[in-house]
Amino acid sequence: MPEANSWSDHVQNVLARAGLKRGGARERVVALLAGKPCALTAVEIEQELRRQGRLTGRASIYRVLELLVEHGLVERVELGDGQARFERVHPDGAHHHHLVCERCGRLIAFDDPGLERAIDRLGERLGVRVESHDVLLRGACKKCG
Amino acid sequence: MPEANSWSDHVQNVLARAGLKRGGARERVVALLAGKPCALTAVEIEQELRRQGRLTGRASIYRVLELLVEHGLVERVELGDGQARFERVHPDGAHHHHLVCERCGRLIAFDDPGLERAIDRLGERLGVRVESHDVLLRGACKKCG
DNA sequence: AACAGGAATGGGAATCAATCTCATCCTATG
DNA sequence: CATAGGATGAGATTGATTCCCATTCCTGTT
Repeated sequence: MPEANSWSDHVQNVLARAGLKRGGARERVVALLAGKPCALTAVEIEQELRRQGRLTGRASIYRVLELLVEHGLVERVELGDGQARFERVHPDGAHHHHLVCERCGRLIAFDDPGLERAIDRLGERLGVRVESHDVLLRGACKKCG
Repeated sequence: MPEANSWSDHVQNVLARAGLKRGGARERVVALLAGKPCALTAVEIEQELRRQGRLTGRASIYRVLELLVEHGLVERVELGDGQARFERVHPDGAHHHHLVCERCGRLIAFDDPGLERAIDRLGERLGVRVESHDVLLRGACKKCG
């Protein structure tokens, strides 16, 4: 069992520690996300679960995702195409950003200390407290470029 | 006549050069955007025009905005709240990014060469061609921080 | 200046993601 | 094992955006 499991476990721990009860919908969504490191839309999650014969209400899926995001277990990724995507966040994983390949549509994750540093300095220069930031690059990935 | 006018003129030139005809809806939207440097949603544009007694069809507003974005005359700004915002782009203006104040909701524009440099280097490091990028900071602005 | 062909417009229907409602089900606990 | 309250789900609803298409408006050409 690869790290996927450790993420599932981590989710269980965090939610249990928060005093929440368990439930089928949550377990199904978490199990699905655990096996897919890439970002999925809520609709994709619903369809994939249906395909697996694990019917899950739309409202529950959105509720679960919102909960996971609130607890920092899942990251919401917006690509500007009118639907949010969700991907698991590793407890020990550095936060990262994405490049959308405009040819193949692939989403490539990356992290870059230089970028983070630039943003920190920027916050100081502007005199604002930056609590979070999103960076989205668009271009051509290695294969398509 | 401040720069607002030069932007309107620039829009007219670009669209005329593209062989497009003129039309009322377009002129109304451009006139409105010319006077508002801040980012407006399509719905806000529709309401503002109605308030001015310059009724304009929803479809036309979206069509005009799409056209202006295609021609690089207007920038689409996504804050992740489920609606796109639009603001004019100056022909000579450096491109910029935004900070959303999570207290007052204000949108603050800024530019930062250090950030741009970091992104350029990042593209090289990753070996990808970065064609465009978006950066969105969330935090507290000077007044609220 | 009338014409023609193609753009532009706008009202309303249609989409589509996301949210809300609320009755019912299930979990963890005493 | 009874129970209080969290969790679930089907369907209705919202809200932005897009689609459809008949009508109106521009503009280069007679």
